[in-house]
Amino acid sequence: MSSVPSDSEQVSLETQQYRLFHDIYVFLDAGDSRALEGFHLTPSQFSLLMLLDPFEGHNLIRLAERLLVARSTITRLIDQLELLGIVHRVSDPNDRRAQQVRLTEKGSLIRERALIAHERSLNQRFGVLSIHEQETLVRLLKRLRDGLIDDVDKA
Amino acid sequence: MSSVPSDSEQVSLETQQYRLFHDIYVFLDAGDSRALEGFHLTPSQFSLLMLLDPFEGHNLIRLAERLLVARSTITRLIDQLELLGIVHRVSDPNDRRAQQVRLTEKGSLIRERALIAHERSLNQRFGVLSIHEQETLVRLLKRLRDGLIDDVDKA
DNA sequence: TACACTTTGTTGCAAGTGCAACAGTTTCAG
DNA sequence: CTGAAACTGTTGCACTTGCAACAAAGTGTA
Repeated sequence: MSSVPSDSEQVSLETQQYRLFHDIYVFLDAGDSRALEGFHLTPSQFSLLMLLDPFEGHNLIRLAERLLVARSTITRLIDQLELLGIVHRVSDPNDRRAQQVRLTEKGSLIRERALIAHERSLNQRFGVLSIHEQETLVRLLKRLRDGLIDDVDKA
Repeated sequence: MSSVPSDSEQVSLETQQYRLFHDIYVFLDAGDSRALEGFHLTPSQFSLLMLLDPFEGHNLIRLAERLLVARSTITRLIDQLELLGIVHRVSDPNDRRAQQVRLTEKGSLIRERALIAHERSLNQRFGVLSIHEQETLVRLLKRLRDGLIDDVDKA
C-alpha cells in the first residue's frame, strides 16, 4: 500500500536522509492520528497538551516557542482545548497582558490517559529498533537538531 | 533564538525521538525555504520538481504516492509549476484518463540549478555529522521508516 | 514624568492540504 | 458483449497554519 518506491536511484547520502526525515514525519503523524482517535484529539492538540503541567500555568508564547509554531496557532489550539473543557485561561496577576493556561481537572485526566496510550503506541512503533539503536539514534538526532538550529539562527 | 528549551525533564526514549523528529522536520523545512528562495520555489514545489526526470513523463498518482500527499495536492502543485512554465501536461496515449507531466526545457534548467543549490545546502546542514555517522543514521532511519510503514499498513 | 519601543495575545487574510464527490476511462467477471 | 467495479485526475469544501496588523500593557530612556 504505502509504497515509498524502492530507493533504486543513485542519490546522495544527504538526500537520502532528507527524504527519510520527510517520510518518517508523515508516517509518525499518521500513527499518532490513529493512536489518538479514541480521545478525539488531533496530533496538534495532543502535542500541545503534552507540554501542559497539571500543576502549573503556562504562558502562550513560551508554548509557541516550544512547539515551533506561530503564536496565533497556539491561540487557536488553546481555543479548541478550552471548548473541549480541557484547559482554561487565567489572567496573569503579574502581567496584565499575559494569560496563564491551566489544565482543568477533566483535562488532567484526559492528558494522563492520552499520554499513556500515546507512549504505548510509540513504544510499539519504535520497537523495530533495539534500545541500543534508539540511544544511538537519539544521540545523532540531537547533534543534528542543534546543528540545524545554529544554521537557522545564522540566517 | 530558536531555543527548543533544554530537554531537562525526564521523558522516555521514544518521546525524545518523537520530539526530535518533529523539531528536525521543522528546521529542515526552514532551511529549505532559505536555500530555495533564489529560485522562487516553495519546499513543496521543489520536492515535487526533484522527482521529475528530464527525459520522462510522469503519472500524477505515482507522484502523489511518492511524496505521500493527496492526489489533489499534486494536481495543484503541477498547476503551479505549469503556470511558472516549468512543466506541461501531455495526455497519455495509452490511457485517456491519464496525464503525463513533463519538464519543459526551462524547467529542466531550473531543476538542475535548484538541485545543485539544495544539495550544497543540505551538505552544509548535515555537516555536523561525519560521513560515518550519516551512514549509521541512514541505516537506522530506513529500518524505522520500513517499520512505520508496516505499522500504518496494518491499520 | 513622558514618549518611544517592546511584549503579549488576538484577529483577518491568504495559502496549503486532505477528503469526498464527480466525470470520464478502463478493466474484468459472467 | 455488457454491466459493475476500479482507476485517473479535478473540483468544492473545510480545516490548519503563518504572517502582518492591531490593542493593551509593560519597559526604559531622556
